[in-house]
Amino acid sequence: MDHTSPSVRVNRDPAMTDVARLAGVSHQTVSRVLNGHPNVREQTRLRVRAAIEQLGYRPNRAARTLATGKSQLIGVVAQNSTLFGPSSLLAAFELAAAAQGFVVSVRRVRVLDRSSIAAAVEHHREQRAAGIVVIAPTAAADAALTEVPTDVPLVAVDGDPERAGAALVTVDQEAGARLATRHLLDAGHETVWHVAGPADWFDAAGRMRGWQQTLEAAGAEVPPVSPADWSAASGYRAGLMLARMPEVTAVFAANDHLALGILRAMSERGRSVPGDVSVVGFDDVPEAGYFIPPLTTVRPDFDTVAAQALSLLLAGIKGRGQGGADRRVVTPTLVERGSVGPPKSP
Amino acid sequence: MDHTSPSVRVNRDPAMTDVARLAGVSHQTVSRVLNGHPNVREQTRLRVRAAIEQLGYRPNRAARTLATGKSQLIGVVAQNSTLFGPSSLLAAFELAAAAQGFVVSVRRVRVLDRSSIAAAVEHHREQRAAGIVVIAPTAAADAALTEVPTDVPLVAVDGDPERAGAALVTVDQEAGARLATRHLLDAGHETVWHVAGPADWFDAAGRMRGWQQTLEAAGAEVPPVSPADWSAASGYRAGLMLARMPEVTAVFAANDHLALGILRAMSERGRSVPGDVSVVGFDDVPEAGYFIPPLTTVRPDFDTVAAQALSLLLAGIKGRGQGGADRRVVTPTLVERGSVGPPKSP
DNA sequence: TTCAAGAATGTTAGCGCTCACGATATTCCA
DNA sequence: TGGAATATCGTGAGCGCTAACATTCTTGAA
Repeated sequence: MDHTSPSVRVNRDPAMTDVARLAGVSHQTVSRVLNGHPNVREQTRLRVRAAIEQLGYRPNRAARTLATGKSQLIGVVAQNSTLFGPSSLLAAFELAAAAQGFVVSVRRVRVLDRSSIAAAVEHHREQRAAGIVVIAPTAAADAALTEVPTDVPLVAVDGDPERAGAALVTVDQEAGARLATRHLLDAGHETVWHVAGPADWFDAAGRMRGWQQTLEAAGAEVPPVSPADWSAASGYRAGLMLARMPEVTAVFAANDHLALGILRAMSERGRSVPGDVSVVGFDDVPEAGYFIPPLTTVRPDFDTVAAQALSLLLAGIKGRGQGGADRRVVTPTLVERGSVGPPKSP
Repeated sequence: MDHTSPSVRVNRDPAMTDVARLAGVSHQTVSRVLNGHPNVREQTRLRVRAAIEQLGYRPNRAARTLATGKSQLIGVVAQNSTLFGPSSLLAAFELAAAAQGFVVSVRRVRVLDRSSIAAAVEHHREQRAAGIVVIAPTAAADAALTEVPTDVPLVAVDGDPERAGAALVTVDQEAGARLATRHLLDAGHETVWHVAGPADWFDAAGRMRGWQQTLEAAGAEVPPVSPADWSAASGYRAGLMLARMPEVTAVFAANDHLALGILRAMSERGRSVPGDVSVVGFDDVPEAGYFIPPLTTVRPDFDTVAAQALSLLLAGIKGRGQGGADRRVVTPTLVERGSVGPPKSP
């Protein structure tokens, strides 16, 4: 870099050798105290720490990464959405990873298609990420993962529950849906209608399966599902249809925003909730308790999902070579509020 | 590392020298084509590219960072929340930064106090981040920024609009509040009540100021404000109070979730919206259009805020040494829906 | 034809760290 | 008290890249 004037280097960040010189030891000893190596005399350890303090020395991560060949970086691939589930998951994961001393770098993709996901993963590989997490809630996203090289640990969150051969953390959508459906049935409803999320989402598919299973197990009629996306708008549209049919007395919505739209449609049509029709949602968004009426819903614990994903990833990072196909499932719980009641007696 | 067995290096990622050897050039020439340096013959450029392709070579960022002393990394400090504003901002920023070839690393902090922020910023400095963005919506967070060294470009988002001497992007909260208040006044209301956000948030303070100014300018009475946090729960509590007072016919809530709680309280108390009382929110969360009734609200454009923050940061990264005190303000707009009407004639 | 200017490429020396190993210093038990 | 075992510390090389300089190859005009 600079071969002539030493003055240029004056304003550079202090490096390990500077600390070493000041403490009167070798740079290697400084490295040892920094990394908590045992064989360092207490007295020199203190001298080194004092020198570090005095110089305001901070280790250069890039140099360490270069020397060791491994980084402390976890790459995350997520979709560009403000959906409650994904974003709480992300926040929880970042916090958990930071607590373990990892840096997390997020790469957002606009659409969850094969090539976008692949590019994002590739990006993280280029950064020499120690591990990669992909939030892959759709079939297309999950499919992209089958193609990526396996030399860096990768865990999928919300991926295909059926797929084998990769680390995966999911919430048990079916169990959640069973909880919701059963709750409605137990309240006395003959059957339960369902407003489903987008068909290519595993979450949506799982919730639908759980709903259908429960109905069938109970010998109840399985009414046609109302297709929707995750938005309140589509919930509203579905709700408008449902409100016209006097026989619908119970609705399980695939998420809370859908439920919000349904509530609104019911209200407009003069059908009271939970008097005329009961509604259950999924997600437990923070404001769900303040819908009109307060929404009974299913709550997946995103903190736990994040923690599991991290632990799976760390296992992969440490015990390289295997540990691939582990999977963790977290079971949601039912939060009872005010949107469910008994059916109106005819 | 390995002085004995060359076989260990067999499975290592290909490096620049490998590409160079295969292409029959020097590693420096490879570096040149990688960095788009002009003086490379087209023919050799192609040879190099072919070799890169063939080996599946990917440059090692850590090595580059070490050699150049600068990274392509932007550090972001954000609070650990799923509040709509901050998380949309974050998503928008990550997308914009990625488009410019930057990696963004997010550090969440549990509380927005001085030491947490300082630690998070320090963390990014340790990573040799090229620039840092801090989402600093409270006084404490903003105060922490005055202490950080200025050798790496830093831009605050949502920071203290009054503070001088630092790059800052904010949305014009006062203007938004004026829009909302004026809209309510124009509908014929004598005055407008306000449910405010947490006092230590600049957003909340600004919205309150804008509301108060508008009232004063119009010669309207300035009623006492109802203090709240950002949650629907606290909006509900405030709404319960407001619902008891027949003279309140118009409420400006500091955000949409607060408004949701208010809507719920009004509904419970039998006061119709917008028949008896009109409500305006702030944020335009995606589901605001499906509240009961659909919420008229103020929409800040987070994409623009993110874009401005990035452009400010890049300016700081490029034109080192100055460019400090620039600031950008983005003005929100009013979204009219169904929660505002004329006051009931007495 | 010739030689200087510029284009194209190569060579060398670090960036700041860790790893492997060698060199001392210290300890402990026979 | 001696020397092997152990603790403590230092030395040298190299991680993969870029900056600066050196060198060779092309041009084009005298």
